[in-house]
Amino acid sequence: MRKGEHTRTLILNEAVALASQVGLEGLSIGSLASRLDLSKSGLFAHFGSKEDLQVSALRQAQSLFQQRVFAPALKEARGLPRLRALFSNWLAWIERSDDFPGGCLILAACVEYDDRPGAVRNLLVAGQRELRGAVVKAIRLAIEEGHLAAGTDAWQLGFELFGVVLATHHDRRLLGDPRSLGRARDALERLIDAHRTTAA
Amino acid sequence: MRKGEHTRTLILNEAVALASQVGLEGLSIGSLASRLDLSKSGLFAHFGSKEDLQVSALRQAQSLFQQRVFAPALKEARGLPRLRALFSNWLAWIERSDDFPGGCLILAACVEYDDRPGAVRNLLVAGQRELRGAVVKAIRLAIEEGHLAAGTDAWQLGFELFGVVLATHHDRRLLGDPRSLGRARDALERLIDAHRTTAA
DNA sequence: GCCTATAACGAACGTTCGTACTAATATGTA
DNA sequence: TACATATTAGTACGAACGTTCGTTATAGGC
Repeated sequence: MRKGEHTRTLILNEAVALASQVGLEGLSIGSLASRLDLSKSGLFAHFGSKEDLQVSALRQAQSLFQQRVFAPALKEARGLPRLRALFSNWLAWIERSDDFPGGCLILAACVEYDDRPGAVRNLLVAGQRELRGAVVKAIRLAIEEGHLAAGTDAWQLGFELFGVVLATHHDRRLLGDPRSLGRARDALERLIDAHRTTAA
Repeated sequence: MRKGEHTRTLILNEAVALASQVGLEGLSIGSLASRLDLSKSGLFAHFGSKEDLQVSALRQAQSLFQQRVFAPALKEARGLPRLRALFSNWLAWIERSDDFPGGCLILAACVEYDDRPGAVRNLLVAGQRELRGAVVKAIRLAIEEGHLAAGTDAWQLGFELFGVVLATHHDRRLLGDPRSLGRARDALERLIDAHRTTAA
């Protein structure tokens, strides 16, 4: 009862790491088992199917994102401090490579499953909607706090913020451009400045 | 001599379409052959290896991008008109689904190969660097023409423009949000306004 | 209409895929 | 310690993978 949970977690962590490199679809049970010195059947017994493994791995990644990016940001004061923390944690999440040697698994899955119906896609879409909603909520709080102008379109700003994150991921991981992080920070400040209240 | 080229083009077009849905790595010779009513070996004979097929398919997609997005934009006048045309064509490229039923193959490959060394990645990186360079050049021309402020950081603006495109692709394809195109256009105009010369 | 280069075929290679069984082992508890 | 159960290993499966082979059909130039 206890041991199973433990190895299952071990499996999922390795699955997340491997899938970040080869994708959730490229993830194979055989290679994952050999990486963990487990038999293929022994590993498979923890999941009912490969799709279940994929869903579990994605859920693990989402949970990690929640606790690494979102949870710490919620400790910051409402408004711009929290929004800045959220963004900063997000960039650090992209930069860190201990959990995802092949880049953020969630972003990779977004492209891999944008046209592949199934349980993985459903979970992914739900997570992305929730994420965007949370970003928009943080922006709305910044408006309420008077840090951003009252006329600010929160969804539009959330959209553009997300774009900056995506571009950072692209330039950093594919092009290997170290300046991307600085560009991202500059872009955020420019976005904030553009929507700042004259009072602040 | 003639026939071979013809079927090779047919194969590549179908390969691009299929790879846009399952990825260049998920592309399999068997399924591609059956889609074209060809034998697996007959199709394989056109390429020396699967990697060659992948590289050829990517090159085909890049060539299509060049002629659909870039070439028409070059006919516009230097400066903002050309930059706007470039951006507009790019959005249309993302939106159109006749060539890529599964979304832009190039963007998909960017995520799929950001950590997968080889010929595909090399070609991809070269293409992305060239693309970004061309965007930056268009921005520089807009500065020279006096449409954008002299102090404008062309690389920074190119970075942010690319982010808007990525966010549009994400919201449109994964979340199915029809408002993403309008958001993209608004974001472009805001970016232009922020860097516009006071004279213009 | 022949002749040769090209193009496509069908079969088979060894490997790996996901999954289904059963047997053995480890674990937690009485 | 012994039992019950949860966890792993082992084996096998049909299918699909990329690739190679030898052969057949077909195309274009004389």
